[in-house]
Amino acid sequence: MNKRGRPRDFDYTSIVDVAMKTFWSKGYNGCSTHDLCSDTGLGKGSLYNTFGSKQDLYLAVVEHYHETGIREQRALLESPGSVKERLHNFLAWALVEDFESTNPKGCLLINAGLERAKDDPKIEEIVSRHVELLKQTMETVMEEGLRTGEISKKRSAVDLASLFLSSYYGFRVLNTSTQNRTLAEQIMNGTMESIFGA
Amino acid sequence: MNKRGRPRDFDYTSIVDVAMKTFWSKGYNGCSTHDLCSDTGLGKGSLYNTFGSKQDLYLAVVEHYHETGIREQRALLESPGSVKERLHNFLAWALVEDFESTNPKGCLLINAGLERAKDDPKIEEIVSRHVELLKQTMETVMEEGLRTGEISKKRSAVDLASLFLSSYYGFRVLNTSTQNRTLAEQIMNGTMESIFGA
DNA sequence: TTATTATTGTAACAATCGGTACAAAAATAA
DNA sequence: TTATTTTTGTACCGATTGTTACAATAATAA
Repeated sequence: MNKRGRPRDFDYTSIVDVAMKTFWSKGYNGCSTHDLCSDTGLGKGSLYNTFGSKQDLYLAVVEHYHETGIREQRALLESPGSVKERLHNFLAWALVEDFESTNPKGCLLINAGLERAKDDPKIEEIVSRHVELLKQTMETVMEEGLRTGEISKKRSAVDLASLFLSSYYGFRVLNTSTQNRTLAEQIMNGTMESIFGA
Repeated sequence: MNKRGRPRDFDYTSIVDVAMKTFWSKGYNGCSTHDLCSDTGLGKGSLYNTFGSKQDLYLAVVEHYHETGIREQRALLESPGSVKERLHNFLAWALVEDFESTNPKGCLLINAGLERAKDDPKIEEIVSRHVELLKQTMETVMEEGLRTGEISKKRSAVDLASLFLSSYYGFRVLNTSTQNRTLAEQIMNGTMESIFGA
């Protein structure tokens, strides 16, 4: 009595994954439902029957990006190794994302926040949630650094995490809009030094 | 022999100024030429006769934002007072922009960079130029701080400026997309402490 | 005045926008 | 098989997109 009717011949999350790349590289307003159909291979019928609207699909995409992204970021920050190594690896990962990907498109969450948070409260909610989780993870790392003495005490974990968080997002924004590798390396240096000293 | 023909009955730069607000709050792809006409009060004839295309008008807008913005930012960073005061005033100014403006829309240059730099090389050029000028101004300030001892030596002016630059842009991005005042103040604290100590 | 030149508003352009209607297709439950 | 339910592709919707055509308007140069 449950699964009557023609089954869909595509996988939900892999369609979200493809749509993610389309939205990611063109932006919400910059891509059309036709773009989404041709990239995913779905017809409009299936697209709208499954996701409801462009806005709802975007929501699913941003949520998916958040979930996979926060997992990846936590893995980097909670990996074995010194605090210094972990923070450096985190920035190095972002550097690769922003420069060595086939077509660099920065952080989708930032794009979504700037383009849509004002118009779509659900987008703002996801972005806020992601930022909060990432910041808490960074705080835990900073606490560890302070405890072990890797970070010379004097500053609170909250302040350290807030600094690292903002510098990280500025890093990504500057990488995406200027594609300046020299600047990127200077930011990495400046950020690491500001936490661990020269 | 020079100025024959009907003169235009509007001022070029004040139209650019109005169009700036439209692009600023809706984004490039998010606003239409109709929006621009109704906001500026111009007809399509005048709009296209004067600016050529939506893309060219956007270019003029971003260039105008850069020019007025870099002047304001330099004035803050080169004002009399201690280095610490000036850097704090700079962040405080951004805070007001992002939270107390009638409708907060963040930094237009960031939006332009993220939305259009990849598609329009001229936009990337303006953003890169702006960032470079701002960074150089920050470097000069950091040099002064290092010289007078306000900033305890050990780090280079370049690294200090790069850190402050990235943290500033992250600050603005997070303010715009999350509207989280508590976070904003923590970032201000963390950033100032990272340069001057707790 | 008259000729010239630029600006103005309006109408229209083909193309595309997000979204819907709907019948054909394809599966299961009975 | 037959009845039921869902998905699929296609055709289509009115509205809007960026842009152009053009005649009317309004100024100066002669």
